[in-house]
Amino acid sequence: MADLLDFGAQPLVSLMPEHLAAKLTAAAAVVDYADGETIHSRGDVKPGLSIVRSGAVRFASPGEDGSYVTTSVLGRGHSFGEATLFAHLPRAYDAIAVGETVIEQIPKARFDRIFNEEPELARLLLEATTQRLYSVLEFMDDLRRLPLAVSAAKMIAGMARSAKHVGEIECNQSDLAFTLGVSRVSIGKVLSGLQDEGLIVLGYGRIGVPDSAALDQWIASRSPLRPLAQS
Amino acid sequence: MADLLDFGAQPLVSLMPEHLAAKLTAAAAVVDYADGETIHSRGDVKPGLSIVRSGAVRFASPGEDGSYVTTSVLGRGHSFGEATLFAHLPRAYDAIAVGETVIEQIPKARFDRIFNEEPELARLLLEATTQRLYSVLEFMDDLRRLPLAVSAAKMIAGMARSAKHVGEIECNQSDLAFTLGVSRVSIGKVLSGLQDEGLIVLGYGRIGVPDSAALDQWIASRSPLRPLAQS
DNA sequence: GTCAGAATGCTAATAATTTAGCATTTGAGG
DNA sequence: CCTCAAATGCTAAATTATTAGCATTCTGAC
Repeated sequence: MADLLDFGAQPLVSLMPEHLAAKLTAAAAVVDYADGETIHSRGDVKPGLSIVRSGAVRFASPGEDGSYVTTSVLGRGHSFGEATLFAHLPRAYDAIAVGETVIEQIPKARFDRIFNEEPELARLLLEATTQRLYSVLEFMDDLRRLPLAVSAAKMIAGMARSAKHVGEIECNQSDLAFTLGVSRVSIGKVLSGLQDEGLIVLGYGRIGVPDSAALDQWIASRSPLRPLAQS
Repeated sequence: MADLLDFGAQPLVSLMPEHLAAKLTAAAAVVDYADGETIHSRGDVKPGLSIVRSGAVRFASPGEDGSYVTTSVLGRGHSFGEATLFAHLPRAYDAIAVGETVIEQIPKARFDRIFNEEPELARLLLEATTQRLYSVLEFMDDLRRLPLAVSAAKMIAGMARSAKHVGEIECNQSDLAFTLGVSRVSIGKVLSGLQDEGLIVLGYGRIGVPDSAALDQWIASRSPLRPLAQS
């Protein structure tokens, strides 16, 4: 899964004024990671804020059998590690670079200084965090209530919105299956169903979305909840 | 489900120093709700921070068939509505009073004033919010990876920790089923299994937990993820 | 104490999902 | 251009979950 799975939340950097982003960058250690390299592991405690400057980061938990369950994939401008700073919690997930990835790491001490100097930073972090919490709750609701076909479609539609290539997402079926908590066979069945309806086009490691409006419409017609104003 | 389902996150008020809590209270309109009364509905946009002074609030989404899917139940000291303030989002859930409930409602204008006057408030809100996000992500992981028996046990154990009566939670099987996204029959089967193992005692609208340490141990022995340091 | 509504217990048919294979296709790298 | 690992497609049996009942038990209100 190389394409983003950010639940539609806006990246912190896109919310920040230029000067603030620059100030954070100035305080950061910039670290390059090769594709697949580990940025941190579940349980690590080194506190700090990280910002994705380029590339993407996959967050996943290692299963007992060595398989990885991907929870999200954050791209350029997204931040992570807030919980290590404010709630003093260890990392919940392994973070792994997807493609050549550059991360700005701001250690806690420097972050705290900036946090105190720049009162607007708090509001922006709260905006990013509450938005993410909100998105995750909506996603969890979908997982519990919707038939697999609909939550799969929703996830594909979400990834398509922030995909590298328009009309196509880079994502294999195994990852999709893990992320939705089902087996690969189930996903395969559901995806061919969606393909039969002309909503997606299955490829090797990718899924085409020829008409994302049609996909959205199909999803809406199967969602029991009256959707809220689009964010 | 009268007992709490707060994912183990700490309430905002428990994090705040006395004077700050008092200041928020002073700015709040205090509203009483009867059992079952609606506090707000999904889609409402009136922004403000709410704090549970007494009683509890159930957050749920209305299904198309009129059934409710409970997402969480927050008790005394917990806050909600952060996303309306910082991310300008409408309410995601219906909020319904559980028992006689008193809510402090702080409208956006007043909240903003205090937020600007009291720099420590931002850090506390970030602590509460990141902790909640973290808990929800862990819960979502469990939903996807663990067999139903284990996530049900985990949810019961979590509720037992903050229950009104020790060794017993107030919660009917239908609500449990909805919250875990499965049918009542499935939950029933799983619960009798847990009862056969002596871990819980089924009652009418309640579940006894005679030995919560044993329950925790049973859960731990079936969790594939190495658990993190206890928060 | 009685009654009504709510909750649980149970069943059986149906549907969906998983597991464990194996065959086929794809595309990246040498 | 060839090779090979990765990904997909497919199958069938076994398991698990759902649906839709209905009977029973419990509790609070009257």
